Amino acid sequence: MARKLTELESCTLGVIRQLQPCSTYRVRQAFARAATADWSASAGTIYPVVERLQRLGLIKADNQSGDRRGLRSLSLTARGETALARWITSLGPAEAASVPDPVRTRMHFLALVRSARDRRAFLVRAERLTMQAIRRTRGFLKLERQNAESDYLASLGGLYQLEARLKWLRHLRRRVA
Amino acid sequence: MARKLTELESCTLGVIRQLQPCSTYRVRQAFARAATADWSASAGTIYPVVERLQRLGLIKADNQSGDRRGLRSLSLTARGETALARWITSLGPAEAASVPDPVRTRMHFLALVRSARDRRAFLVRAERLTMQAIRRTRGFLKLERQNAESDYLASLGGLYQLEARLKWLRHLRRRVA
DNA sequence: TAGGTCATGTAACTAGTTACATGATTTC
DNA sequence: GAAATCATGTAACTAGTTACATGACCTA
Repeated sequence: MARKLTELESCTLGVIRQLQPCSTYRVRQAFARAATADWSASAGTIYPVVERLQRLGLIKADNQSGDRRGLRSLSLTARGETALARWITSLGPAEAASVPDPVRTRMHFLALVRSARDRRAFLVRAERLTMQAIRRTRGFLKLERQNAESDYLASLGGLYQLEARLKWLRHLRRRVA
Repeated sequence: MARKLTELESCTLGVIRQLQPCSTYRVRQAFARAATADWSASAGTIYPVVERLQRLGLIKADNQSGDRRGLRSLSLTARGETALARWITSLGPAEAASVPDPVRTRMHFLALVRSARDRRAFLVRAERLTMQAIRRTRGFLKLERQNAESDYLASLGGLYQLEARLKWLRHLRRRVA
């Protein structure tokens, strides 16, 4: 039995499936353009992952003749298709358990900041940055609406969560005031 | 200028500040009991971090005499205090940008699952697991309410976000149906 | 005195990042 | 022909995980 794929590997598999046939370079671009930067889109991140997926027999790479750069055309194998489907549908309690959030992590320790002024400034700042993120996401969604509907619906979840964070931050600020 | 601390290092610093004076073992327990499992609470994770913080001069460890296990009492140095405050208040756009979520990651690729039945099953499953997580978080919050208020308020943010996810998932299911 | 908890760690590994490096192709 | 983009990668590193290992202390 093959080992469980990491989130990045699975996600890469999904991106290749969406774009296939495509080059690793296109995959990188897709990661770079994504609404959320869960992973670095640099070559050092993506190329080794693609290599690994290939070694696992989940994708195949056809060398494009006539391109001296070594351009390769990636696409999923049958095993890749099933691995992708399994990753999606085998969502477990651990993955669904929680939503990690660096703003919330800091909030746990905000009481340790001595100055009331600084604490307040943090809340205001977090609110402002979250509003900015919401605006960016809305803009992003408008673009995505024209493209794949499933990407649009997925990103919508991110908007919901940012809005929930904003609501929470406002609640906290009222409480502090 | 010292390098920027990682989220885990900063978070560990915060936990030590909350519990000080305390042993590394207590820190591990705190991570293990946390509502969200952002990091493993195993010895191999925590001990090296504590060692690093000590080497950076952010915490000090007084050897407890009379305990042959080598029990040490950790607490923040003055530099540790400022580093902690800086980490909290220097929240930037990158940290505030988005809320990563493994459920949402999978959603991006759900359209690639061939069977409509499987797609639907995924949505139902995600909903059920999210509801479970919400129940667990609520129970956790009830306990936390009695303890530190700041931890309670922070964890409340997690509840808000899980609820937002549930709302989103229900929206998607209605749309699919 | 036995079993559970408290308390320390280490070694091997894995995944992901950063920074570097090269050259082909296309476009102006 | 210069500049931007397309396209490939590698090497060194860092952080975090898993699994292992040891022994003291406490309580029934």
